[in-house]
Amino acid sequence: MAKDRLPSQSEDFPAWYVEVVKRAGMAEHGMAKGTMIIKPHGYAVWEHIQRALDDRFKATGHENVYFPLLFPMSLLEKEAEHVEGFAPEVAIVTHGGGQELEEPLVIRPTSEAVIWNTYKNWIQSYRDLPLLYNQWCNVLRWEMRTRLFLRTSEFLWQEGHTAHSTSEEAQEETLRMLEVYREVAEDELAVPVLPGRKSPKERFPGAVDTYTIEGLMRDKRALQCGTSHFLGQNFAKAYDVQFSNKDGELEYAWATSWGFSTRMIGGVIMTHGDDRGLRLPPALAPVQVVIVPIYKTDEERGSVLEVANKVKDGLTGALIRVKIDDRDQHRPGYKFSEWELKGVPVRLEVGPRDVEAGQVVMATRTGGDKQQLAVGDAISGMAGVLDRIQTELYQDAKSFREDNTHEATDFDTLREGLEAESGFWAGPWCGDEACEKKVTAETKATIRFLPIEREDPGGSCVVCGRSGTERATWARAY
RNA sequence: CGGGGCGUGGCGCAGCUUGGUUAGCGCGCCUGCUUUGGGAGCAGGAGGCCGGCGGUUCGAAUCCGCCCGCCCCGACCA
Repeated sequence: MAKDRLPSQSEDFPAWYVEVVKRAGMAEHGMAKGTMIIKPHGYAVWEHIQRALDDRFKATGHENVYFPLLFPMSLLEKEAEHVEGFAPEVAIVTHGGGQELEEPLVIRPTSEAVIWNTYKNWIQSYRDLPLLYNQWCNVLRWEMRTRLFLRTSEFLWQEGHTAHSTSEEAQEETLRMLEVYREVAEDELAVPVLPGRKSPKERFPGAVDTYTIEGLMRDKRALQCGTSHFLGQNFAKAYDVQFSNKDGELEYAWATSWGFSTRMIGGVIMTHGDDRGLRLPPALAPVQVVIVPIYKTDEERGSVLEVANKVKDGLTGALIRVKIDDRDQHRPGYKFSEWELKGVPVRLEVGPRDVEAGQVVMATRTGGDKQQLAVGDAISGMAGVLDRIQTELYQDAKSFREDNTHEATDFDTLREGLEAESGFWAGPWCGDEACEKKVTAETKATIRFLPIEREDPGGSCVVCGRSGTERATWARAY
């Protein structure tokens, strides 16, 4: 059938990914290395993700702010671990207005520095706390190797930065936002994720604890889908942010930060996509239902489009995002393939035979045979169909993850398992970074997460055999 | 940073080894006709500083030098 097919996932997953991103009109490379042009179809997906997150941020009491792209180099240098972690990937502006600058400016790789240097002025009393702010922005991190959406030098994200009067409150905030991420990933993006805590080695520079939600892509590699950090008093101390408590004593503020980026668009593509292209969950799909009219004569065109418009109006009335593809220059078969490539969940075909029978033909992107439906039923039942597709995508991905999650009882099992096909491998770990590094050196896998609450792994370290203190989950990751 | 590849109409490529006068092909685009229920066919047409700079030569897409950029693999990466 189809000419001009995509590379298949099983033969060459990276080639499949790049092709699908480009051909589906999601994004293309920018003019400078590591930059990305996000096209309308890709940006519309991002807008739905933004809406899903932002609504929940507001519902949990947060407000949006905007901090500058540029700030003095010296600001970044105040938190030792932070600057050490980010120094290699920071871009520095040295010239402006045709002159060399007296003090170089950094382009933000993240905004803790500029924000905490400002919070210093906003926080004096416990009555000023908590500060629950978020910003939507771009950041820049010089990367050696880049991939569209998954790792680009410049990317879009949101970064939440909160300040609290107690450690407990900040820790609650950290986990509250992790839960928001989990909910958005699973309920909106239909990407099943596992929440967890990062090992010290994988922690955000400057954090006391980093939490993550991790997904498993169709090539059995893990993807960090969002992170939430408990920063303790590290940044308050570095930027001198103190407040008077109820007893009139000065205390350093407690901090969190949390981020979710355009990387997750890559996560959606790699979680749901198949050899025909994208499969977008209805909650995110810019177009949820596409109507393809089929006709030969002008007369047929008129009657077919009349029905198509009636269906469109009915669906629009039900708050469903619908589009009629009435382009004349393509035949129906071409349109079917193109909309499948773009991941539209439901396609309705309306031809002369359907007009006569008062019906439409429905095909869903999650498969099954085409169905014939009465026009009225297609309209009234569409919300249910979309819900079903949303659930199917989530359940398929969840089954896939479960089928590829394994228990490692000894080092050989872990090593051979990871070499053979990655997936998640869970097992006891002693907590020693040496053992962590040994696994990475031999298998390229990293510890993706530990349980949020430390739990007895019920066995000895799979690497060294000493008593286990953590239950670690390993995988090769993006 | 190391290894490899590539830069030629919008996209994908050929031509370069063995320099030669109108630089080809496919897709796409424009016009017309026929088509339209799984990626249409025919005919006509438009569109190119051959990545940049310099050199060799009567003559350079082609040979030489330098530079720029991108992609892939590795090292690296919250």
